Amino acid sequence: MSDPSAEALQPLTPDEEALVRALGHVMYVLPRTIDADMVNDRQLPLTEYTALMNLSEAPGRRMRMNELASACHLSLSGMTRTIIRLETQGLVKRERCEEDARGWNAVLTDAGFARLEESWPSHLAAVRRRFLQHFEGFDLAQLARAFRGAGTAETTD
Amino acid sequence: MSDPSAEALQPLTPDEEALVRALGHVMYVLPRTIDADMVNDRQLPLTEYTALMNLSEAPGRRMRMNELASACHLSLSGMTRTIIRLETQGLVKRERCEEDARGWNAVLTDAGFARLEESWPSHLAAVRRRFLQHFEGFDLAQLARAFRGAGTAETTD
DNA sequence: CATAGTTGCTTGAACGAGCAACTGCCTACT
DNA sequence: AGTAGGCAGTTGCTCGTTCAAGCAACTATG
Repeated sequence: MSDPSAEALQPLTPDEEALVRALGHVMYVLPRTIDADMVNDRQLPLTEYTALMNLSEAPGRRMRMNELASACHLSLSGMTRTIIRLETQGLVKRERCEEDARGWNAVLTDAGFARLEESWPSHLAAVRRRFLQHFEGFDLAQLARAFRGAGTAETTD
Repeated sequence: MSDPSAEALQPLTPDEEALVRALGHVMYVLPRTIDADMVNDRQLPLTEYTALMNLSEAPGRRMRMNELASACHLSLSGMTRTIIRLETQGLVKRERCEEDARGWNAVLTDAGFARLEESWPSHLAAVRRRFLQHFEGFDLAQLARAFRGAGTAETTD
């Protein structure tokens, strides 16, 4: 980064420029829109939904805080605070980790699972309407690969 | 949203699912990465860069707060605070709007313009490395159209 | 076995966003 | 003219981030 080579400095072509401008929609408006849809619909914010969803898919419906934080693209401290909110709602409980007593597991409760089942149609509908619908006709697998790469450098440096 | 029709509720295909999971990278890690690159490189956060850039392209290098906020995909209140930060750095100044005394114009100063010129290579490099590079081989214009649509519903409702 | 260093998580502070409530100016209608 | 309502912008509170500090438990070394 501190040595932006000549090659990297080529100005954007019009198509690239248009894409970069459009990127703002995906980075900024899309997450807010999905979150707002879910809050309006079922009162479960996207962050909390994502946490519950990841837990529901984990073996034993439990995960270490670290793991869960990175699965949710959240910082560890953000995860701690999210789990506290979910715990006070009874949707999650915390248990000391068996094999490493420093660690904690967040465990999905039955109430949490029920809440998730109640919310997923809302999430699914939001994702379809706000996101997938706009990518009909694309090679989704190729697109997924590109999305997964975004935010990384991945090349020789 | 409150009436998720049967059609919207079809579960995701594996490709769709993969794409939705990958979306997290674009929504959460990409903006942080670009911002971090720019902060490390030239000490100008992405939000402030975007504001200066939009101002520099506007006639008279000035814009109403409203306009600027939506160009930057920022809420109006977020814009207010961003402009305050930029103002204390002397990169922008505020002037009452001639034709409507409710309004304010944010005006790019010469110092602001200089700061922008100093920063754009860093921004360009970050955007190429972290984003565009991963979309080689795509139809960029088509992609831009899809990105622009994301976050909206755009259909009959 | 003791002690030093490391790791997992929590907590606090400072900061950047968002939304919602508020202020102040404009406009339009009676 | 006067008043009702709407739009522009700012401010208060919540949530998330980073960074730093702290504690408890693990590991490795003497």
